[in-house]
Amino acid sequence: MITIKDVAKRAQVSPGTISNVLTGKRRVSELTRSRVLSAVEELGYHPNILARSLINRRSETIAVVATGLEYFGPSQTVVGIEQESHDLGYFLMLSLLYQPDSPVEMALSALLGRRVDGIIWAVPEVSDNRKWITPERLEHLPPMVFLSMAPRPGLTVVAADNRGGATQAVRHLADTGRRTIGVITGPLHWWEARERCDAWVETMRQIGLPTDDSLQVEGNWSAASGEQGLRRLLTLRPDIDAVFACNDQMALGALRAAHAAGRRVPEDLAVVGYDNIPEAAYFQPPLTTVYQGMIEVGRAAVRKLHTMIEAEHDGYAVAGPLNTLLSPELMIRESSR
Amino acid sequence: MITIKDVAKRAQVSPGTISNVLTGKRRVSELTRSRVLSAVEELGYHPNILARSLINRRSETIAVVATGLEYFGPSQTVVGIEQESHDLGYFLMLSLLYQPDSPVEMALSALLGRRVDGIIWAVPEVSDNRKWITPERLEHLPPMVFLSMAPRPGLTVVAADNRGGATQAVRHLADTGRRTIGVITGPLHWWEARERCDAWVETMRQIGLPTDDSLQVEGNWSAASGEQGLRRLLTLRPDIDAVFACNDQMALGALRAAHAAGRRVPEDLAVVGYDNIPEAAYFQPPLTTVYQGMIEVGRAAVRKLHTMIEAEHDGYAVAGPLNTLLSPELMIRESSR
DNA sequence: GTGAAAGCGCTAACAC
DNA sequence: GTGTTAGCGCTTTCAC
Repeated sequence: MITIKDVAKRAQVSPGTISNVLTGKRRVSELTRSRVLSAVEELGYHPNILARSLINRRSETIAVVATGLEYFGPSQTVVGIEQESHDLGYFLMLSLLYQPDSPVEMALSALLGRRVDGIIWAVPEVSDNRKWITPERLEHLPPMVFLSMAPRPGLTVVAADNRGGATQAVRHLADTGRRTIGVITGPLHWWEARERCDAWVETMRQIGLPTDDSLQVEGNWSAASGEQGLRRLLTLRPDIDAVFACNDQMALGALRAAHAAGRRVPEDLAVVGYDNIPEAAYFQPPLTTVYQGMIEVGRAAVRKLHTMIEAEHDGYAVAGPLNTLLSPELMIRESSR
Repeated sequence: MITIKDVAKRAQVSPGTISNVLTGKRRVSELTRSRVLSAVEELGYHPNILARSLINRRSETIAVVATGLEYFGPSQTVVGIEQESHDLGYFLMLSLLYQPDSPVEMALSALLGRRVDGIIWAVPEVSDNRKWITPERLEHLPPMVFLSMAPRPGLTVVAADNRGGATQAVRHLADTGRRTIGVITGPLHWWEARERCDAWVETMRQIGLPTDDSLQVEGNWSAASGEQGLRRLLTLRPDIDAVFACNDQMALGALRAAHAAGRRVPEDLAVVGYDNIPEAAYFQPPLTTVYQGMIEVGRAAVRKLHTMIEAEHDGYAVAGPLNTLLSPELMIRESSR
């Protein structure tokens, strides 16, 4: 492996000068500069970032701890995080948890050993999987940004506005004349699922529509649970004329159950989903759904983290709001017209 | 930040002893051992892996260069890679390309600076996006494993068997009595798309079925192109009684086009897809498709890379086959019954 | 503008 | 078994 000394020898200058040329932190004469650059080129030299980090106390690396990468939302989020990290000059370390509520200790300790400059927790809040975060704990940890969780004092949170998205969905159904609007929720120990469900309740009340228990079933994000969910709703409330499924997979299952029960969508039953997976526009019928813009959530998280890292490094407090909430957009298609 | 010296002072031993305890490479007496461990615990010490790497000449990190993470196959692959990396004790560096044919120089050079122990190229082979790989180039690069590309002397390749999967799909259609079997291919400058298409041609010929140009249209993996593709096939060949769409999104588009044209699936037209995305089982009707097992492809790639890294480190040549081909499995559902 | 030397946090010889 | 020391590859004073 080529080191800075090899290059120094070749260019007939000292290692310090090589460093000055490459980091650009100090002036170097044009002559030596070009000599150094061509030596670098000829030898195929790549400065060892690890050695540099040791001195700078910055690894130029951020970590993302994520889960459920096989789903659309999470993978979009990671894409956004990678893009922005790249743009800001960070390397990205990827660490996956099997479940949102897997213990974090091992992953965290590995990342600390790696001296990552910051961490993005792209793990949804589920049950009490955030209880490890205490003020004392935070003291000894690098800057962190949390995604998809309830705002909490002392934490920086970036999320899509689940309430806002769900509200748009329900309002749209009411606006198109639906009166008996059911909901198939995600697992209610997930924060995002609860937010969407709460927004359904609240919006229905505001409009003056019923929110009986018989209009509400809990799914587990899977198409199977959506199918089962709508079947159940149809039994409990044969008069139902619309259903808000809290993700597109469950909406897909609901579409199937509606078909099987002989209910035409949208004539007899309107269906709205959540997420806007690419396939949604090709469901039978094309699905009305909520586009969350998770790529932008990921990007925003990295930008936020970057300002925190810079602030810590320069020793001043971070300015600006601690929480960022991105507005989703309703995509209206056949399933609710 | 706590360093090894802080721990040494606290435990009243030398830094070397701390290292011996933590790396376990040399015997340490039970007494000092426990003293050290509790000092580590009390101070919350995390050894600086970067400093360690500097000496060991091993970063304990591998990189994955990927693209298209928003699609099911690629994200599954990355999940598999992460799992196996974790199991083998590697950190995972994630680097995404915007397109499979984006230039690799920048990404590569960044990874070299990082001294990653190996690289997995989870980027599908497209056009000539592999032409940068030359024997001389490989000399100066760390061990690498390539995914989803044609085997090539000197390279280690891990892939799912695209020909095998496509052959199963076509045979299945023929076995169920279909005679005029069309194909909607992926973009033919993709290696995987070409493999599946070639297998269609070959299998059809073996069975003695026609492979006219009119039975073949090229899509771009999207549902829209699948819809358009089937529309075109139906115009060219009204007698068509089956179609093999080379991924599930295009199959979904085809399903829609069939519906619009009044062709019943599977009675009038059988449809088979590829990938087995989770939604496929809930299409109308449920889609017959090919399960590739990309998680296992990712895992196999990391295991392979690991043996190469170990071999290089210990200075002997790698044993075992250079290429690994994993067998996919046909999932038969309503769309082809 | 450039060189010499110290040191980032750790491990590995080498002593004892 | 444990301490001492050199040095991994780089940046950064401090001289000149």
